Amino acid sequence: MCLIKTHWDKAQQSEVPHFRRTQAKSKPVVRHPHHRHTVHATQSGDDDDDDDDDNNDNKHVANRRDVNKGWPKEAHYEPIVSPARTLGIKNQPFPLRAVVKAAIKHVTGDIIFDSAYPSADLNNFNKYHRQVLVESARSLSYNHLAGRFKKDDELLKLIAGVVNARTSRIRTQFKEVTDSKIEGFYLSVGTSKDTTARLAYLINQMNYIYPLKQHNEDLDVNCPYGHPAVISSIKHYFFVGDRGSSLANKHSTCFTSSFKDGPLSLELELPIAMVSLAATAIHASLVKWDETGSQKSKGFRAEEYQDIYEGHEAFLQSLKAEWLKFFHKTMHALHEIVA
DNA sequence: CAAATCAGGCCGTCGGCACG
DNA sequence: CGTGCCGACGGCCTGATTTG
Repeated sequence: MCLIKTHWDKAQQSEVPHFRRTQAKSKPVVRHPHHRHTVHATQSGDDDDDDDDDNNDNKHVANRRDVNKGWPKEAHYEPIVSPARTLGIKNQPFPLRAVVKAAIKHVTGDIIFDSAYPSADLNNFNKYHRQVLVESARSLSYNHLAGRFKKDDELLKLIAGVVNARTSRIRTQFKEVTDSKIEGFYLSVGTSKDTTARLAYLINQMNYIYPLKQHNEDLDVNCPYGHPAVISSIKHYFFVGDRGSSLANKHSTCFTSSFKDGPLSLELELPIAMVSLAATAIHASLVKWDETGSQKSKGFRAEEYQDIYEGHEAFLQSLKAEWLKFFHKTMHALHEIVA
């Protein structure tokens, strides 16, 4: 993959906290007084790398020796340094960092296109991350590393934590977006009901996914997930990114149609997972809404809303199974609006 | 036109906090 | 007491803009 060779290279050369880096930098300081690494240093960078690893193999740090003992060099890693709770990515050897990067892209894609909660319970957590990491390592031809992920539960746990932090973060950030949409899209629109009753009404039977019909307050049940809060949240979080850096853009080739042939196959849809996540986050935002306007609690725990998520997922799946054309029309319309 | 510089925002990390 | 969540922050990547 292209991402490996450019900035990962540079990143690798840039910071290696507790090892000395090239002391005799022949390059004069061109820019800031900061330790801004010069752009081209490929050969010395490689040398650095080797030196570091060699130091590992010397008995400088007994710890490090232990965790990597018996594993091929490609599959080595740096253990956690004392106060930190998570494994520092930047300290890791290049192969591992590349694999983590690929794995993060993988899980991010899964959140959008497969399931936002791919690893809810513990069994699946390990199984899922193991599979992702092995695949990612293989895709980069780091077969030794792939082999280690299969066998080394300790390393798996550490890296799974790093990767999972990202999925957690995506959900959290997305819920921040939906939090900000509740007031304007659900509570400020003309109504005589008080807030509590309105919230109860919205949450009941997932009413929050339906937009209101024009000129009255009836739900338009022909437009599931057509509520502006759903649309706005998805657009805001997944599609609006500066300079094409939005998540949707990064995974733009993954959008498809339910129809494989014919003109309808060209009409892209939003994936079920993305829409379900949006609805679930809105659900959570509504549930935790406080009359004061602030959220009672920000929590968006995986297991806390998993059943809500699965409800939306099942609903969409059933639409797809029983009314494929309607499903396609709905999801395509959503895609048209946000993309 | 190429190279230097700018600026905005993403990303990794840290540590506090709440919850079971 | 471990673990997940969350705000904050600093470093740095990247497209845009300027400069010669």
